[in-house]
Amino acid sequence: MIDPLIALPGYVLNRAAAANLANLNQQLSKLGLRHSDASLLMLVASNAGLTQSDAGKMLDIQRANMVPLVSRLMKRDLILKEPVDGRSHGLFLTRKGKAFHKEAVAIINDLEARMLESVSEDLRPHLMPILSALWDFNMKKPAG
Amino acid sequence: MIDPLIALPGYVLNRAAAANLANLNQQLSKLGLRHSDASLLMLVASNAGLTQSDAGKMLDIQRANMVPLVSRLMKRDLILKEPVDGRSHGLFLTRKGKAFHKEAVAIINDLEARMLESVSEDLRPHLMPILSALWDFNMKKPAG
DNA sequence: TATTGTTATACTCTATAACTATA
DNA sequence: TATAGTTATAGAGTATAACAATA
Repeated sequence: MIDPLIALPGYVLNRAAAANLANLNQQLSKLGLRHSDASLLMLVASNAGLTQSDAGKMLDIQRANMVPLVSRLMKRDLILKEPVDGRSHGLFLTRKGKAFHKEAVAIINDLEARMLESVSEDLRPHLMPILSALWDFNMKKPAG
Repeated sequence: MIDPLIALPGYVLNRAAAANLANLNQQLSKLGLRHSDASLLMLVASNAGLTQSDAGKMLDIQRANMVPLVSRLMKRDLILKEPVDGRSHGLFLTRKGKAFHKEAVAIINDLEARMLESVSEDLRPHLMPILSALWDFNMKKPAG
């Protein structure tokens, strides 16, 4: 059986990412979190008071799709909103949110570290520059 | 604004892959195809007569989720089924399917080539070994 | 006029369970 | 017993359009 796809960097990139996401979600399920929940917790932890629009821009999640994400974490008492002005709300971690953030970071760092170690030592320094280059290229939405 | 995520290889991997997929789907929309359609066309082109179970295993798409994918391409007269035995059906490209496959491959190869060129020449040889290592690691579903 | 948050909606992808018919 | 295809269903993620309130 011939696989013409495994020679394509984009295909391997996507399969690697999908598998990584599955692993991450499986690990985070211990906390009842999804990767999107964890990324928002990390963003709010580093930027207390940012609005959900700001968070959406950083995470590349549209405003409309931030609503159920923020709502879910608020219902679980992990984040709270404080009014900034009449239309914006700043996001903050609750005490419980800080505890979950700490656990999530531990899980994420563990998986990231093991993944890094799986790359041979001579290739490891090139990992982030290459992934960043691929991200940059594709972010610029090259029309072709 | 601090972004604690961009230092994480897994996060950058996922953002790069998502952006790549968006670009690919945008390019393939010229043909009315999705990336999943194109990958199946490529697999069938290289392995005429393989079953949809075989294809699903190679693409890591579950049997149940192959059904609407195959049906869609059959409705568009791009692939057809031939009975192998009482329960299996071999997949083949139609004449029209071969034409679409050719166009899809051109689009994919163009995007892949431009993406490769966006990586500096000294890093380029390390791209596939690194992506393959990340795929391997995450495919083994490391429990942690 | 532009921005923030929201609602509604739809499509894709993924995941599981259960059924049938065949091997 | 195991496999191939199918149906039904549910949950994520993503995309667009439209609206109210506010800047």
